Amino acid sequence: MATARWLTEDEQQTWRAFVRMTHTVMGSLDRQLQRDARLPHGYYVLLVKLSEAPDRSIRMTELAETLSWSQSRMSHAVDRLVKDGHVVRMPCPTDRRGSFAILTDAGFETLQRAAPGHVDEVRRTMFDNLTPTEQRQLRRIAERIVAGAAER
Amino acid sequence: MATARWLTEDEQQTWRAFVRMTHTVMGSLDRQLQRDARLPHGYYVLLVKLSEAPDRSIRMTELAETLSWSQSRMSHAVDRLVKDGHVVRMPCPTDRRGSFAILTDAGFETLQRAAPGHVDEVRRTMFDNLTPTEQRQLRRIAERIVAGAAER
DNA sequence: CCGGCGTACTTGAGAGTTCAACTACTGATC
DNA sequence: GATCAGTAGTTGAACTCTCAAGTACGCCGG
Repeated sequence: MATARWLTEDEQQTWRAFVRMTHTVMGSLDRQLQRDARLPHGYYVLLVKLSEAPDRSIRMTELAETLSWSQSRMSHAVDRLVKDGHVVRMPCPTDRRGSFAILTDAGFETLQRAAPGHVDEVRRTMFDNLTPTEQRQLRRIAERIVAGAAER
Repeated sequence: MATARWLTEDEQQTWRAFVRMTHTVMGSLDRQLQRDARLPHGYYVLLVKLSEAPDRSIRMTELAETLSWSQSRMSHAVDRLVKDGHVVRMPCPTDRRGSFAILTDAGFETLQRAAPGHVDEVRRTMFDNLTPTEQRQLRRIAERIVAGAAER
């Protein structure tokens, strides 16, 4: 449990900058989507996934796995989205335990209205601050970290 | 509001990798700290800040600004930390509106117990997956993004 | 010395997330 | 076809965070 591998001054700085970056970026994004579409960022991504799926519908479990969400979180989230009319549930015909989440037309419209502002915000907080080289570097770094976590 | 500056395929990939990375890293960290010290990452950082301050005490407002937290969030957080015995409040002698948060010995011990595991987790999820060059790149990128958001 | 504006918090309600049950169904085994 | 471990999803409580008010005090101009 205990360790001697403390962080160097340089790693410390990198780490703190990283944390500040994630809070900065994710914070602006959440605020923007909340303001313009009354959606947390995660819910926006959820709707995007549904919009990209055949018939705009995905099984709850598959959706949860895709987003790396717990089933509970997914269930609560879909509850809320159903209340708002963005999604409907449909029982799975072949497995009576299962159910599909389906994006409604209203949900799709919300998505279309929210998308431009969202993209703008992503640009402003990320890409406008990076050179093409830095962007490539960031992508590579992000992919390596995700891959590193996956193999465990 | 609407825009024509859509994301290129490449930017899209970078963006999604970035989001996955932040969730991966912050998720593991939160889980580790929750498991080992019953603290969310933010509360851990809060305690660290206090531990680094003279007399282990900081004014509420200053603490909130340092962490970019709202005063409300800080107030709720300190409530919780007081309940757990990690922190005490002390009214400011020179300004009767104000108050200090002070790290207790128990809080300091919690921090000391949590730190090694936390550092290990940071290593495993981040630095072990990055070359020294990539680490430098990440730091620069993070600093640019934070700076970009600051000037607005 | 007294309004009145700003500052330093606190409070309470609402929303999202997690965790630990719990229900209902499937699929394999005997 | 009865049993029983595993799968799909829901539920409720506890916790954190946000947002909007609210309280209490400092500081100033008249």
